[in-house]
Amino acid sequence: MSKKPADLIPAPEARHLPPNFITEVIDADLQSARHPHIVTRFPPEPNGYAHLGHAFASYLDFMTAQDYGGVCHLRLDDTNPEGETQEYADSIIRDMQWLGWDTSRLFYASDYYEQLYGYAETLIQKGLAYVESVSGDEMARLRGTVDQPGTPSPYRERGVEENLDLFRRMRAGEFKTGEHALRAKIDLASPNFKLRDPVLYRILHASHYRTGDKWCIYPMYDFAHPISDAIEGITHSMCSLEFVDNRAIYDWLMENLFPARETGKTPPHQYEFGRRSLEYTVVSKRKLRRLVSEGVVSGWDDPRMPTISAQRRRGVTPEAIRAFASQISVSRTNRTVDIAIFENAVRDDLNVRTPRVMAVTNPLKVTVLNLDEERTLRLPYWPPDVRRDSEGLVPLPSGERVPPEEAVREVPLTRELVIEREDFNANPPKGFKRLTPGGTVRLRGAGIIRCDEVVTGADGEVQELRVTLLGEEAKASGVIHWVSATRGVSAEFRLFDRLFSVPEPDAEAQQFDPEQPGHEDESQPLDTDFMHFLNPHSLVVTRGLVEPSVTRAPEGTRYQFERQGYFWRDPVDSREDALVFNRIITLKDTWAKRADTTETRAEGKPKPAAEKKPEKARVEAAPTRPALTPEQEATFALLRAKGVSDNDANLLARDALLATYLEGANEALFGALAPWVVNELATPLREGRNRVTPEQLAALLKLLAEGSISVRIARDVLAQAQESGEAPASIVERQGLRVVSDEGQLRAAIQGVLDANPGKVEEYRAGRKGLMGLFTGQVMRATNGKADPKVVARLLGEMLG
RNA sequence: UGGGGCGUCGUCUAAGGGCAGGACGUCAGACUUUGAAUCUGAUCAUCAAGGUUCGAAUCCUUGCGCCCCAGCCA
Repeated sequence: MSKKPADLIPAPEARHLPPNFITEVIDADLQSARHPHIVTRFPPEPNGYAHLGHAFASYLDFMTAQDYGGVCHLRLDDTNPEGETQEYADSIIRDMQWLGWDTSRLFYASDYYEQLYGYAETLIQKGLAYVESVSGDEMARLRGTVDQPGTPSPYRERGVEENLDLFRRMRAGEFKTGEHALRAKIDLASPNFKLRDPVLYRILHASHYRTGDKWCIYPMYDFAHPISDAIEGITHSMCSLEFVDNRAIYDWLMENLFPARETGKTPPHQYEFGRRSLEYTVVSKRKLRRLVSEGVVSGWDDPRMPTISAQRRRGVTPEAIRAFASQISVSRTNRTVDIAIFENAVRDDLNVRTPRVMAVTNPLKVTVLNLDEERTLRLPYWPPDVRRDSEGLVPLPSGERVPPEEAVREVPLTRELVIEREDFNANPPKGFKRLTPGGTVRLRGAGIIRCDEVVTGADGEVQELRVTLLGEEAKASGVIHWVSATRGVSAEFRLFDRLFSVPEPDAEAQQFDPEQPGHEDESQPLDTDFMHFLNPHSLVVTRGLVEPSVTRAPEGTRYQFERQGYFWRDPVDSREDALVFNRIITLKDTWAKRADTTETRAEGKPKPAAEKKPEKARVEAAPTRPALTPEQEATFALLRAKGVSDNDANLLARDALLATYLEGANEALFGALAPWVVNELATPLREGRNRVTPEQLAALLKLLAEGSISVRIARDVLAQAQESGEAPASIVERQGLRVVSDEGQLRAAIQGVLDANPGKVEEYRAGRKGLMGLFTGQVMRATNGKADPKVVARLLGEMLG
């Protein structure tokens, strides 16, 4: 029970989430026992359906907590009554459960309204908040601009009592919407706009989906969110990058309302991560709402939408979505992820969980001339590789696990069949492996047929194929799927494709901004709207046949229809007597891809090559430096005269802090000291934690000049000195540090390293010269950093031949 | 223009002074009664220029590029 916090740090192999910049912080916080355990939260606003972006963020929040044996709260961040509904809240909760998250810790920001109000009064009483009474427009004007500080409104200096009175009357409903607002009193001149007295509360006479008309003032995100975190005891609060600036308010509130010295608890802290968007889609709630409201899609759960509920209806599994979230990983950069990574996660998941059956989505009639009697085939549900890897039992569609040889279904083979229309071609392109007039092909599981006759209709369209079933000695290069025309079951197929025809509909839309006309294609309509890039073929509906076995499978069974893709019955529209199958995703199709690329190539559209950064020539090869003021110019000249390098002198001239430090030393030593001040001391100096005096530095460099220590040693010692405050030279003496350049000694050390890495030595000799760094590093380590690297490099070169 | 964040294969990411690694994609081959899966191999990257160092993706400097911030949205 009373585990030490540090014990909660999971071993690398026990983590679901690969180590990242956030887990690094958590590790440190646990190590130092800053927090006894980890509590995270996922705070969606219920003003739309959750989408893949939420899946990613929730994965991060829930999985991080799980990895550390902590908990994650699901918190509906419902502080804006406009647009928030119970339906959205319910859908988000359902989606989170479906993803597999433990939603037993369910919270609503709206449950904190009373507490939040109390904290607002506290702020007022501390003189840290005031009631603003100018209009919104006026407030925006007074906020200033990027190079103009804000100016205080006449109400900024209202007294505590007046503020309290006004705020209470705001709550009581004495004012109209927008008439007043509560603002934090922070800093109107801050370069961070978020700190220019942010609004904490606004008056809004609107009904809230949970609190009804109880409130007519509502807290803003910047106020409600940090306090909700503190109330719930959140330790690590993760949000996306656009909130970086808001962190200043977060910290301000923690400092003023939840300081550790009063609560005895480390307050929560905010960490930001990069958003992930996906190619060929949009994930802005506003835009998704528009797709729904304009009827471009049938609803939030239209299987082409990137929402969780749409993906669920489409047939994608939660495991696949989690695998995707894990694969795209977390970093501090906004990224647009290649759709192929998502598709791979979906296919990879379905490949091992779906039995194989046959269906024809676009039928072409085939009559087998030499087959009069119906036969019943017993065909395996699983391909050889899955059977092989199953180690014993494989599942039936019912879920029952049986030996592979029993995992079969009965497939009727009749005189009249259907095959896929595109599996027959009267004028086959080169490399076509399917059926052609007079050609042969294998019918999956049934044998090889030869096409003897092609029946064409008046319109020239192929109506029927008449074929002969051949013996097993016949040859065929291709295999196609089929279904009995008489025993197959009619079904509707919904073939989904990407909703947008371009990878980044948002970015593309901007390219056609009429304000900045593109210079590429005048014929393109000047449509700024992402809607312009909708893929007209994102939904294709066909009728065809499925083999009868699938009607006996439980609902929710996912299949691979061989050679076509993964399908399942649409959970909304499919009925027993009117089957509707959603295509979850196609199989990878290198044949179609080949046809595709040769086609575009023929049209002469060599996509990437042309974009070769033409005008960005190497004109400004010379390093450009900011111009020096006359004063700096003088310093520069002086330093140059004292033997300081051009580069260092320039930097020192512009950085008074560093120059002042250097001036504390003997002028004769400027040349020697300058590079060390610039490269080693600059950071500690700027951060105000430098503990090495110019004299001490000079003393150390004297040892270096004498050749008794190496640069490496000097640098290490300097770092130690910054930590301990001890004089570097005395550290050298106390630790007996002395450069080792004795060849015999070094040869022995090198030989040791070489002997320990025979494989690497071989690789090096085979030409992998990059390994030199590895060897050098190991020798340095073996000698505790004392070896003279220059000598080591020379000897290493010799000894490795 | 002020402040902030960020730049590593085509895409996502690892290495935080010492082997630029992995995944996806792509290409080639093997296997194949799914043009799938599987297996093998290959291709491919540190934004740029200077500096420090035996050694820089990593530290220092300058430049370039992208993103966010002036809602009483979140």
